[in-house]
Amino acid sequence: MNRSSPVIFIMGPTASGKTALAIELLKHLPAELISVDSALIYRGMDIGTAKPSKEELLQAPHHLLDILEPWQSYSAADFRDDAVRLISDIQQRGKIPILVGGTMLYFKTLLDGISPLPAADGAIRAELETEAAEVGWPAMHRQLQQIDPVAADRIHPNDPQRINRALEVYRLTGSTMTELTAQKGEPFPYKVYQFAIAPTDRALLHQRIADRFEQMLANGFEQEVAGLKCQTGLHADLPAMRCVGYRQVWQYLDGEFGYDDMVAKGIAATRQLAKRQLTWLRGWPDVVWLKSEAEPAENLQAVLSSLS
RNA sequence: GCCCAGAUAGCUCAGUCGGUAGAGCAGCGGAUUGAAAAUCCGCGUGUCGGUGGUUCGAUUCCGCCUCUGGGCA
Repeated sequence: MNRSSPVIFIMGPTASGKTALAIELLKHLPAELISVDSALIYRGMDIGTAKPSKEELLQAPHHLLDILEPWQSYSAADFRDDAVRLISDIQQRGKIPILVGGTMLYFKTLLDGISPLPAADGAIRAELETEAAEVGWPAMHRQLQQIDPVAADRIHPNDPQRINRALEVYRLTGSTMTELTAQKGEPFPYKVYQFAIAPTDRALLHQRIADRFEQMLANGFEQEVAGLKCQTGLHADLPAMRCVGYRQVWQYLDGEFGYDDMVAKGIAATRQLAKRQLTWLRGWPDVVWLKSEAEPAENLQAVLSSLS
């Protein structure tokens, strides 16, 4: 509604201190928090996602937390719909929406809008998977080459997920992805203040990631995954079960490798996630950088002074 | 103490019939439109354990030394 009222983004790689900063901000601003995180949406996935604790949530409630069961799926478009609605609601209450999280595609989708593509279709995806299992993904890529050479040129023959999606879009609508994405989405209509927080030193980020993973295990992460594993309807191919950490613990519980390997692989997967998040952020326009290792008061001040 | 097998990239290991070496993982960089904590792409100089010797040339062959496994005492 109020297009001149501000919206704040707090972005950053995993284990950089986003939650702590957001909670600090909430003490000093009339605001509400919206989580921008594709893993925190799941109920029952608390330890391995580093979900804010009960106590933290009591003083700093987050929207878009625990909104789905682990067998369900969510999307960037779903996020955009939810976030747009929440931002409007929060502003109507006279408050500032603070969007905090590390799912950079969600931030991107919110800022740039999204083209009118069809939603995912489980049946079509399964059909394409079956075909691919027979002929292989390079052959599927050749098929895409026939119908949408522009997309095929952009998508690598080894990228099953994107080949699948491009073919899915065509089978669902009869239009190619290239045609549909020519129509751009609606850009973000609000005044936005964007902050990114990360350790200055990569080694420090790696240390924080390793320490946090060990802490998760000490807090019962393995038991959490074991519980999910015997829940009916849950399997290793679900988006939720492919989350960093959950996948590795699941494989360990399946006996694919030993405990020490699981720890090493889980930590490595988290580092790789952080690296991809930083790739998004590097060159991200209009972002003010904060340091994870700075005093909370210092970062708080930096944010408050940027707002005025 | 003796015998055997190892010692090569951050890790696990391959290889060079003598011409200074390459895989997987890790790491680093990049892409990213309804799965995104996903899915992909690109990047390999490292006293080839140390030291002498043979050789035009040694990481490769030989000697000695050090360390690590295993065996015999």
